[in-house]
Parts: sequence; C-alpha cells; structure tokens
Amino acid sequence: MPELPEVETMCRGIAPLVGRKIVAAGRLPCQRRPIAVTPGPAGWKSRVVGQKIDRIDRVGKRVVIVLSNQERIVFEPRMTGLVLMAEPPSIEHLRFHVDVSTRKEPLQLRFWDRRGLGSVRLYSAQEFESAFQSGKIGPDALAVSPAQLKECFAGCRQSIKPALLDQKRLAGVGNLYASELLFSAGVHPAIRCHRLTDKQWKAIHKTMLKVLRTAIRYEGSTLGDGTYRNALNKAGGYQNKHRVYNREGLPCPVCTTPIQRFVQTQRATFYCPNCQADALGQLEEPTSWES
DNA sequence: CGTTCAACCTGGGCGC
DNA sequence: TGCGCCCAGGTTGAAC
Repeated sequence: MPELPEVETMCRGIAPLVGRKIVAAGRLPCQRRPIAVTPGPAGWKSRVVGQKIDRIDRVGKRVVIVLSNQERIVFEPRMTGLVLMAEPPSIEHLRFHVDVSTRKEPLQLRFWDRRGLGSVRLYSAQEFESAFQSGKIGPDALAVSPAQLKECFAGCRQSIKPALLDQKRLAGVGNLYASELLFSAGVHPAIRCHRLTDKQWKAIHKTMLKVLRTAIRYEGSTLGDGTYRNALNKAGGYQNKHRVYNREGLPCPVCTTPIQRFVQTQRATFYCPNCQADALGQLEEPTSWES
C-alpha cells in the first residue's frame, strides 16, 4: 500500500523522535513468520543503543532513520507495513520495535506488518550509500523538474503507467497514484513513453506534483481494508478524493463516462476512456491493453 | 536487454 | 455457515 504520500506521512508522524536517544531495539516475539530484519536482532543492540536520532528521511517508499553514528535504520513497508508511535492495530502483527528515551516518558517506534512482506534493515553509512546510489533508485517524484522527469524515461518503450512504477527510473509513485495522476493529466495509461509529446510530459509532471502533494496534505489513502494508518494509528483521507482508482463502472467525475479497469503487468489500472482517449493516435496496438 | 510471471504473506469479499 | 477462489498499496529474481 504505502506509496510516496503514505510514507511521507509516516516520516512526518515520527518527527517527535528526532533528537532523542535509543535505549533498546529488537524484534518482538511473534507467532507469525518474523519480519525480515538485517542483521539479526542481536547485532542491533551494539550498533543502535545509545545512538541519537539525528534526522528522518524518506527514500522513495522507505522511511530512513539517520542515527548520530551515521548508520541508518530503514523501514520498507511494502504492502501492509506501518511505522507507528501509537499502539498497533493488533499486537500479533507487531514485529519490530525500537524504544526511544525521553526526559518525560519513553516513546516507542514500531514496525507493524499484517502480511509481513515488508522489512527492517540497519545499514552502515557506506552500505546505505551504495544501496541507494543513483542507478539503484531514481530521483524522487517530488524533486524532479519537468525536464528531469522526461529524462527519467528517455529511451523507454514501455507503456507510461507501468513505467511510472519502475522505482529505478523514478522513486515514489505506486499503482494507485499512477492511475490518479494520469487521469488528471488526460494521458491514456497504455501510451508508450517514447510516443508522449512534450506537452503531455509537462502535464504529467504538473499533475504528479499536484496529486502527490494533495495526498500528503490528506495524510495518504486508507483503502477499504483499512490497513493504512499514520504514525498515530489514524486513517488517511485522500481515498475520498480518488477520481478513478477502484472506481470501475462509476461515472467519471469530469464527463460521467464509466471508469474502466484493465490489467497492465499484473497490476490494475483505472482510467476514463473519454478523458484519457487516444486523441493523438499514440496507441500503436489498440487492442493489446484491453481486458 | 526487455518483459512476464510466480513468489513472498494475510485477510477481506464474493459466489456457490 | 463454510469453502474455495480472487483480489490487494510492492518488490525481487527466475524464466523466457
């Protein structure tokens, strides 16, 4: 679930931890398969306890805790992981925690993950540098200029929607926001990158920033299963603003044409066949993306 | 090299 | 009520 807006909300939610000192860290006993923690919990204590939290960064869809010794704790929520300071939705899915000291009362930083596809990893400064250097992950979706955005997809012949999900090209956009931003840009999700006009790239850039920033303001999207929560275990609000995602058959908010759903590289895509029509004839294979 | 697909997991929703 | 199947915000690595 968590895409850029949700992960950004997690980062902002745990900002009160900055400047405080870690007093304990470890994987909690869990009846489920334990979350992937690298290195093993035993190796954590000597490297983490006593360190101050200098800063909290976001790298694409990951939360990065920067410690005073320059090591990094990286939370990768994947589909259902949550970074919490509040009580978790259910205790049996709580798989990792860090206790952080404070003058008044202790705070806890927890990683909760229902499906357990996420991970927690501790990196040395050097390991972090090489793991997230350019080439391994693209520039952040909120930080690119229109020209840089186009450059991210230079030479790409893939359809735009699945291409937007490629974190090596551009970091942060996921399945939900890809559909939403292409709708706002009026661009058909199956048009191949190399056929997009400069005007369309500019529209994609503009609507990408707008959609992501607005979603951050609403603290992300909590879908029907209610899994996504901010750091204080509160649901987001952007799901009420979705214009095409999960709205198959419902009227387009602009033209009332029924929203359509189809599958691209195993992921659901939602779009309006009227607002995102192939007006410029850029779809070379008109039937390949159907059904 | 690009793309396709199964796999990693849990649980909600649906049809029968 | 229950069972089986399909679906889900992401990512990886193997197989074409």
